Amino acid sequence: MGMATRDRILEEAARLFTEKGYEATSVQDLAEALGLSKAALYHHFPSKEEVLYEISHQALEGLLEEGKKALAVPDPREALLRFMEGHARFFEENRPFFVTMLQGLQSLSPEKQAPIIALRDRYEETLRTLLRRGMESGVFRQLDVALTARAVLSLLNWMIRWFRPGGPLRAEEVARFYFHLLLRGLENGDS
Amino acid sequence: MGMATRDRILEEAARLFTEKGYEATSVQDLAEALGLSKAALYHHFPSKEEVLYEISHQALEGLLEEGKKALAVPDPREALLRFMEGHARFFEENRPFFVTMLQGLQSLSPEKQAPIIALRDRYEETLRTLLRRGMESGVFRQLDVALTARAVLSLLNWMIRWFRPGGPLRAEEVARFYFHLLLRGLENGDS
DNA sequence: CATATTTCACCGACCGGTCGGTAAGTCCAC
DNA sequence: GTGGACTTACCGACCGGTCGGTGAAATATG
Repeated sequence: MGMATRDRILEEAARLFTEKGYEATSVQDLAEALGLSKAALYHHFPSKEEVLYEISHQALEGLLEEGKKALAVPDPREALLRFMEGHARFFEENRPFFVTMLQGLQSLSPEKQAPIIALRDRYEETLRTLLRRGMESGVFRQLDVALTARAVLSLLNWMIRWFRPGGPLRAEEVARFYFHLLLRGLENGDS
Repeated sequence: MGMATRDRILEEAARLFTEKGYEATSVQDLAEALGLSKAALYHHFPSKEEVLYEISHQALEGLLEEGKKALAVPDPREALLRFMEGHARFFEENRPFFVTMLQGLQSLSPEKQAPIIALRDRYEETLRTLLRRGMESGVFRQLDVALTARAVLSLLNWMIRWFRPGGPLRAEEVARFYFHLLLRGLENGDS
């Protein structure tokens, strides 16, 4: 007995939404890819939008869990590294869900968008807390926390636009590179 | 005599594509926003895709020009700052074109996508050249050039996802913040 | 244990509406 | 009177979503 149909639908939908985009993927496309009728999909989900919502929700729940792990690490440097690695790992291991969540946000109606945004904000707040600690303890420089957090997430999230599995680097390795770049800076200490 | 109709179409299309996405914007929507008939649009453009292509092309041409200016600056630090500021300024001043170009890439057919990607690669190569110079002259640390360039562009490009005109900061100021963050790093030099 | 009943997962056919795109003609400036 | 800018009227294909119905498995009933 394979995976429950409902989960199969989510998996395949995430794959297609990632590949072609939410709007460009028809319910017919999805049904055919699953070997189901269109009506069968509507037995499991009330609308196409609900499928997108569910995928986004699951992705953010997973991310938040990763974020909490990083928050438990006492050393700020170590915690930031863990956060970034965790984010990258989650991205690589759940690429369709992750990408669909990030790309699909603006395709959701305001009502369904709001709870997703709330989750995302909670996640971002985790990172800010982590950075704030580091700055208060003197490990990090005193910087605009919100903008610094945005910088970290920009680096990681933009990976959805260029990172392809099977390349020379794992997503986690890219995250480590970004971490060291951010931490020590680009400038040479010699001069 | 106002703006040529063709240009008005591009402006309005870029606005709508940015706001709702390319796929979610119908030719009908565009025609109504312009006060024209749908058929009139097809007098100026052979297809909806061609409108997207033209917008993307113009955006990248403008960006490339900015990039060349930065490349002319001899000091690597100064050049990188100029590159990042120029990118951010172009984004802010041409937001609809810029955003449409970045978001719409995957909506183009492979044939129309290829020349756009080629332009984008030329732009990225400009940044890489600039970074390579800095590393060779010892101003910057020896790092993976391709990945470092990606980091810079990730920071700047992700702004399309959160930056809204009218906020407390100008895009150029954000770029300066990112520049200093990247250059000196997050870590406190004291400890 | 056999049988009646309900539930579940699913189907083919179809709904009104919208999609990108087109054909043929009108208007108007030069 | 010719050519560009634009119109109305229309096309077939496809959109998200719904309909009544079907066979099989689970559940309740004697």
